[in-house]
Amino acid sequence: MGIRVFALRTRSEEDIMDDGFKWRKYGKKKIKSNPIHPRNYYRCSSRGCQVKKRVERERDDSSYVITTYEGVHNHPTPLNHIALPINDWALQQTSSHSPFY
DNA sequence: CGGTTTTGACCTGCGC
DNA sequence: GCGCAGGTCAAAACCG
Repeated sequence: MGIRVFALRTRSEEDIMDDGFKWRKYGKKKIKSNPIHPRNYYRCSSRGCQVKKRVERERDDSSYVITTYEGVHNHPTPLNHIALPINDWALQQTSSHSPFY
């Protein structure tokens, strides 16, 4: 069961947004479904916390960024402020099976 | 100096 | 069994 999977759609020019956690990039891949914009792979910097994050741009509207969180942090937030500026973000799903993937 | 980014190579699951 | 597509590793460069 489950690994929690959050998919966030954001309108932003920056691929990287500070969500309060420290991330370390571990891969970049060109995707067939979107050859123009590569997909980036991040992992939580804290040891013992294996939360992963995947960032790619939407194919039809590259002004949107899709950030997919995979897993749950088991340690406190490194930064003591902010969290998720869910302002105009669109929360997608939180299950082991994503409906559109 | 330590942690992070970068990048191509390597690994794996799946379909045919 | 092979090839594609996607996911991860790892070494060297990079940065504060």
